[in-house]
Amino acid sequence: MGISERKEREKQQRRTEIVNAAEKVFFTQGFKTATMDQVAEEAELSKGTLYLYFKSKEELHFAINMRAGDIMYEYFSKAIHTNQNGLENTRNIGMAYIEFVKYNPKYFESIMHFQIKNVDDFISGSEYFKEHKKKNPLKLFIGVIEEGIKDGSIRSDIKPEIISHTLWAMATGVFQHMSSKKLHMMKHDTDKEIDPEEYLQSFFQIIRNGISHEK
Amino acid sequence: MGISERKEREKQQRRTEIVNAAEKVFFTQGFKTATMDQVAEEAELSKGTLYLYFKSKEELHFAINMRAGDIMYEYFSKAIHTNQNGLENTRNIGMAYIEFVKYNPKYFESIMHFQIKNVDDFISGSEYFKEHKKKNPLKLFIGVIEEGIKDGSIRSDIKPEIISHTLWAMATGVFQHMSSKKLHMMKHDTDKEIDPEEYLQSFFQIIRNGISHEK
DNA sequence: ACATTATATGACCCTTAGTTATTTTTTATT
DNA sequence: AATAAAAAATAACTAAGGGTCATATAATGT
Repeated sequence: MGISERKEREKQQRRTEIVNAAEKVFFTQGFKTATMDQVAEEAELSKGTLYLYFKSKEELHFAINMRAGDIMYEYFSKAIHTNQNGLENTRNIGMAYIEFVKYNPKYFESIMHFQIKNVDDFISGSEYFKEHKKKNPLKLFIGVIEEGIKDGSIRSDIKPEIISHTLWAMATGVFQHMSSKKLHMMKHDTDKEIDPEEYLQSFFQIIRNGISHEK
Repeated sequence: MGISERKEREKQQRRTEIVNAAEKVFFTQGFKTATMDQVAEEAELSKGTLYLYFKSKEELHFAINMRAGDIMYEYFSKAIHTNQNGLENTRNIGMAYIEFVKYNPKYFESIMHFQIKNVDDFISGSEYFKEHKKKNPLKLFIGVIEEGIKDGSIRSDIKPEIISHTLWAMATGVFQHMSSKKLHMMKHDTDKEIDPEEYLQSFFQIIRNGISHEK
């Protein structure tokens, strides 16, 4: 009896359509000012139906955040090259992160939004999110660090999970800082007090060598 | 005619009282769930009066954020010792930042909240905020870095403003990451996957030496 | 004593997230 | 094919809270 399977598929489909609509509305209007009625209109559904699929506006936002994670994961996967060592691949991931932020500023905004919050409640509260946990960019990154420790390109005195978490947080902090200061990582607004190009270079340099003078 | 001066003082006083009340309410209820009526009640004023002093709930929140900046500034000032070099003082500031987050988690939350947003509109929109710009922790930090470059303890190939901005963003990213994951920098919750102690140590080590294996 | 200005009030408006009684559509049963 | 049962969708409704405004009170100036 393939009916329940088909129904499940259709349910998934609706969910996706709703997230599509929400994305459009949230990204153009901004999450705070966007209304659920607007999302309903865009999705060509009634507002009540939205709440059949998502518990709240925030949960709908979180669904977009999950997408952001997936897209970031794709950027990272493509950036990792098996013929390069761990340190090189760390830089590759860094560059991939930059590209992601550059071309998906709205998705990054969503990531920033949930960076602050404790997200566990969302995930544990919804079956959909629980099984979606797979594509974790951070996990990918931990792998690269482990690789780097093995091949000798990355220091071995700190646990790989700790290194990757730290670098991850650092990178997010830097991009956040840039993004909130509207240093768009784009060429055309160099008339700011901080040159984004220089800023990023500094980030990479510090990561590599630390701030100590001694070589 | 000292009347206008006294009136200005009283106005300032009211403002402060309102911020006190808002702080109490926001910090106990959380900013989102707290209501302006609650703040009015706490301040023993009518809601309308609040809007005579602050344009919006968000601006009131921002006033708290300014306080957070002041308090952080105090932590930093006390941490800097003129008999130590720039690199040592950088670490001192790092430790001070940790202390600040540890003992003022709510203020730090406020800082995180505005870290994401573009804050320029707030400042330019209010005379009060414009003149309050003085106590900037970041400025203090830039001075320390400059000192470090002069005394030879910090690398000189990156501009001091860039270094400090980068480290600043990195640190904020790390503390944010810890805070959102509820790794409270406190001893008593070590049963997490990441040990906060280890995390912070890693942060300092990476800052010092970079991730490269070569010494 | 009176006029004028500054400050404070609280009832009111309006938007919007979320709910629920009702209807429509789909599936199962006879 | 007709009907019962279940699932999905609707739209009118509610509640809450941010922000406003006509009105009142207090302080200052003349």
